[in-house]
Amino acid sequence: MTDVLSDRDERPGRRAGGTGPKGEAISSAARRLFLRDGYERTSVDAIAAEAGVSKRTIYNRYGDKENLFLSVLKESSSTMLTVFDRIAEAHLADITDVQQDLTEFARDVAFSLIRSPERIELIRLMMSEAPYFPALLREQMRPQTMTGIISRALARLGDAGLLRITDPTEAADHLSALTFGQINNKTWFGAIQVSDADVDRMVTAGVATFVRAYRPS
Amino acid sequence: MTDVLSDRDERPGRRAGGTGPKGEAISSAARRLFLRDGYERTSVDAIAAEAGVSKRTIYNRYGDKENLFLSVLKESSSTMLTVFDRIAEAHLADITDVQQDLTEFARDVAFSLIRSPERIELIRLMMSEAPYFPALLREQMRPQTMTGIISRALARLGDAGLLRITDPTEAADHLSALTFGQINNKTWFGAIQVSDADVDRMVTAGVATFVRAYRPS
DNA sequence: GTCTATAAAAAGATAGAC
DNA sequence: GTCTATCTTTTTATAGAC
Repeated sequence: MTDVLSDRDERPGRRAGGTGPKGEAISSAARRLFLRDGYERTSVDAIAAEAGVSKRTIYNRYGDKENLFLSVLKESSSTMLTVFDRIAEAHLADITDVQQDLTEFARDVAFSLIRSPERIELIRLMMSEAPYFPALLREQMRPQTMTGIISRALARLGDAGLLRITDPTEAADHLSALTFGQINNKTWFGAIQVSDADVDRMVTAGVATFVRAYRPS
Repeated sequence: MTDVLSDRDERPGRRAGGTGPKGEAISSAARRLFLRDGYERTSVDAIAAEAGVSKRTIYNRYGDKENLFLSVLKESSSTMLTVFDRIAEAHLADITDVQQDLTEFARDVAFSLIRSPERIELIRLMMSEAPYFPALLREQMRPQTMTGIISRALARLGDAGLLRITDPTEAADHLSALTFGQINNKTWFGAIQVSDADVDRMVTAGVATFVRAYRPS
């Protein structure tokens, strides 16, 4: 899976929106509509109606539609990274059974993607709009936090002799491709629904293939 | 990689556009602009200007913007599947060295994706617009031709004892994920440029991991 | 079949009062 | 800070002549 999750560069004092009673309503409404309809199909009028505020309030707070959009994506991806981080910490901190623990980790992440519309839809939206908002691509260029977390865990497993890891980053890419990547492709990043059983099967098979390829000889 | 490539259901007599001198100019201009700017950001005025025809001609031929869009995507994905099929036929017909032949196959496909803007951009566009055009999702639901081609080749390798294949479709998904899937994720489906060397490295490593996981014991 | 001209609606952004 | 009302531009689609 790609690393759409980065929340550095947060300057707390300089933050637009989100403050005040109406701030939460605006960003929440914008998030719902942008994730559902995309950037161009979502009008500021619709966001104002959904949030129960006037359009002028939105422009006063955010300046223009583009800034509102980027602000919402930044907030959302920050939340998503936090969720991923917590799941990773719970499963990858100390591993006893490699295959079982990696499978449970990947399954938890996968279900957190599939079950909440706010997750996989966010990735789809960022990918769709990336060419038209260079700021999104700059975010993407940062040290890749999701791959980073996984690769550090795999490096530890390599040091412990539980896996044969020569390039931890490459191994993390392969594990991601065989699990989250498969799901993203199969669902068209959320456009097509898949059953929980399918997700479970894909994740289990993906981790099994990964472990077969990286087991110590 | 996902199977965005299907060209069945072609009813040659009933085809809109593409016929006549202006027909080619319209579909070609529409393809360029839709692939570059997406659906909503591309106006029919811009397509008419790019094609050198009047807007009325477009509406007479295609009815509305949506039909023009779907027609262009259908034509483009059909071309893309043909290209993929030819590459697969050239590399997978008879395989002697599994790792080398699979690597060359994946590399050829990958470069045909990366080098031509019409390829990977098409996948990105279809994925971006899929939720808003159910017809695109129905196309996607068809027997998956790309996975099908790969899985049949892998099944032959399994029968020949060169790989240990129990589920050919699953193996094909894993090979795709480790090669094309990795590239698509890394490039954000064409939004980010990668060097030829990076593509080569990813494909080589992906196939190596695949072969390690599926080699006969 | 092809063109010029136009209708009709939507959307981003702003003026000015409270 | 918030609201109603408005401006301006863009866009899809059509009318009607040649």
